[in-house]
Amino acid sequence: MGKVNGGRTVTLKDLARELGIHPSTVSRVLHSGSDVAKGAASQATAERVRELARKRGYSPDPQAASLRTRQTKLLGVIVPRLSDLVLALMYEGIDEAAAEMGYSAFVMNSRDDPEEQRRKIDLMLARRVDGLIIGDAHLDGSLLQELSARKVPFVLMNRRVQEYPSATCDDVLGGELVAEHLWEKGHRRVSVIAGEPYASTAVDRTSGFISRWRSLGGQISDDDVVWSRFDTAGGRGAAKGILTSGKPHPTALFAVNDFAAIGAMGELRSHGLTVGQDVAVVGYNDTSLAAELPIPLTSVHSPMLDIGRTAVHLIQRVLRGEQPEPAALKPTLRVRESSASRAPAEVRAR
Amino acid sequence: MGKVNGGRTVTLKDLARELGIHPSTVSRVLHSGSDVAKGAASQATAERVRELARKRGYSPDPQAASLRTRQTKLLGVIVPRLSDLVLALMYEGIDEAAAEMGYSAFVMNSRDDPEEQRRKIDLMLARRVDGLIIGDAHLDGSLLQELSARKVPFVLMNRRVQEYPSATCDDVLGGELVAEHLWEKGHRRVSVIAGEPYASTAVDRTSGFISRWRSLGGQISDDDVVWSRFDTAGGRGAAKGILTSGKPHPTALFAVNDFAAIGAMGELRSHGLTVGQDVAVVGYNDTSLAAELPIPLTSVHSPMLDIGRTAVHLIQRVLRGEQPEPAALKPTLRVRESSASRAPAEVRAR
DNA sequence: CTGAAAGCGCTTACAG
DNA sequence: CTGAAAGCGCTTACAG
Repeated sequence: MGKVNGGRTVTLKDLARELGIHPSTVSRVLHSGSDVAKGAASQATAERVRELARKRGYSPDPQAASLRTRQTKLLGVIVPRLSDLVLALMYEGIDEAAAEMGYSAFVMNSRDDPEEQRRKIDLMLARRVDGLIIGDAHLDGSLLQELSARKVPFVLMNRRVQEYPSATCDDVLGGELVAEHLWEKGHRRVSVIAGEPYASTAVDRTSGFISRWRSLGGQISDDDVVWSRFDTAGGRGAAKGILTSGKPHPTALFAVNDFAAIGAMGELRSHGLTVGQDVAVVGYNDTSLAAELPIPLTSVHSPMLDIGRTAVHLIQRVLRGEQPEPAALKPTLRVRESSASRAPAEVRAR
Repeated sequence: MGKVNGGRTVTLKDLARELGIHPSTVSRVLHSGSDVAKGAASQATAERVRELARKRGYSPDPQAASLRTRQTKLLGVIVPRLSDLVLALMYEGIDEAAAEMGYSAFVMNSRDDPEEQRRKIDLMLARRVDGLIIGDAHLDGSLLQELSARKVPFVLMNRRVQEYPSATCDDVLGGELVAEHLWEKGHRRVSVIAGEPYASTAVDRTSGFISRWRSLGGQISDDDVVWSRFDTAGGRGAAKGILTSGKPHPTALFAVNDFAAIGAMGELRSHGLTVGQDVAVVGYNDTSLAAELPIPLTSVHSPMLDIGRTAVHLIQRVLRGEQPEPAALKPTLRVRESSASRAPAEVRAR
């Protein structure tokens, strides 16, 4: 461990004094490539400087540096909630990648509340972050437009909006994978628990599913798509609506989120239906729980860590003045017991 | 939203120039109590300053301020993993409380790896955080001692070590509550899935359980306590060990963590045992899943948000030079189906 | 190759 | 009540 020995932190000036040279020389050396002196000083001086810096455990004061360079090397991250496993994992990716590039990341929760999003962004900006990674973008609203107009550097993560730079899972593809899987298993009557309509994750997964389903020859109407909250309660409520609609129940349910899927599974059970037997269930995100449930849940695996890492790379490019294309990382389907068997015969028979 | 209008951020000097007064006067006003001028300037000047500051959306540069004040208003938080629901929720509490007091929090993962803990602490210190909230303290190791010696201000959260300031759940009490509950339900043969021995959470919950169990007249030997990882795989493995030990299986299992409990439930099922019927299971933390499982899990509810908030209050006191006592917040038991029925008769009969 | 100065935006005694 | 200066720790042209 470095510095803070005895309370006093060692500064550039301390090193210079001890070496009998000018602080600017020390600074120059410490900023030149780590082996060559690179015109910053003589080979000999450079070595003495680096040697002493190591010995004294010198670490530059980032606050002071940023005052001059006008860069804080700070990244602000906004997520709906950090206690959402999906966002927590993406944040781990951010944190790793940021550290590798000499950046530090801040994270704050917005609870998907537009006012809170603005408040948190203001806090981040007041802290003078170099850029923002926004993990809670809404398809509606004018926030992103305003940020653009104000030239605040940002990228989206997890959810995308139009052509703003973003790092997401290819959610359309994810939805398609589920459609193909359920179709192959012989299902013909399906419902979608679609999530929140303001989130591209929900919209894309749903539309990917529907368009692929139809292209396979399947039928699905608006009634078969239920928008809901992303949590277990939301999934439970949506499933209840589907099961009590008066129509024959679907033989398969696609919930665009594992938590919603778990809620739906609970509701199916309450109606005396066996998951994986009477009704197939598929979730999304492949959170660590999915595989551990009593009836393991089929789920679309999304590369969450990589999405976080990608977001950091994109924001770097934005900071360099580029306009990177949205990046959509490929998901894969993890088939488990909740949807492994073929559809009930009565249905296949039709 | 404030500042960053057109790229240029408004500074103290800008305000002063526009008002035709000295920057120091502006600074003084902005630091005096929000209504009275408080000797900083005349009532009239103060009003003009505040008015313009609001109008221009002035927000002081914290980097510049910290350079003078030698305080960054930054808090460093280290956790094993943010994707652990328990820590994520505690962090939400930290974030809230920190914001209320004008602080911002950084969080980093250590994966409970001693080397990584040191590395992350160094990164935090290099960023010049005012203090540290350590959520991954190990009972062994010399890290805390070293931090103390170096006079780095810190408090522990979630896990405690000796008399260092800490904000935790009262885990001993939590263990006792479980012992009482299982005893009352008529269980006499119990096992504990005890978690990691380096974590006070594991040790305290286990020891609270054991001592209360014995004080009630119960018998429990070292063989009945299995140390394990905190995750589902750990719980599963521990349960397997218990069920294949050759002894008659216990009628109740206390896992010191919900995830370990879920793993154990899976293993019980694999052995043809019905949770809540043949074997009671109790977890710890009452994570959002517990209540949503097909067989809802009895769990000790720990006030995670409050623990995070308390950690912030404690670090503030440490920063003021005080030495606050460890704070242990009270848990409550949430009884659910996994342990709601009485112990199997054969056992009660003994 | 190295020194010296200026300045980033702020705060805080110190005068008057 | 208000101004002026100094300085926090750093970086970066500019000389020489």
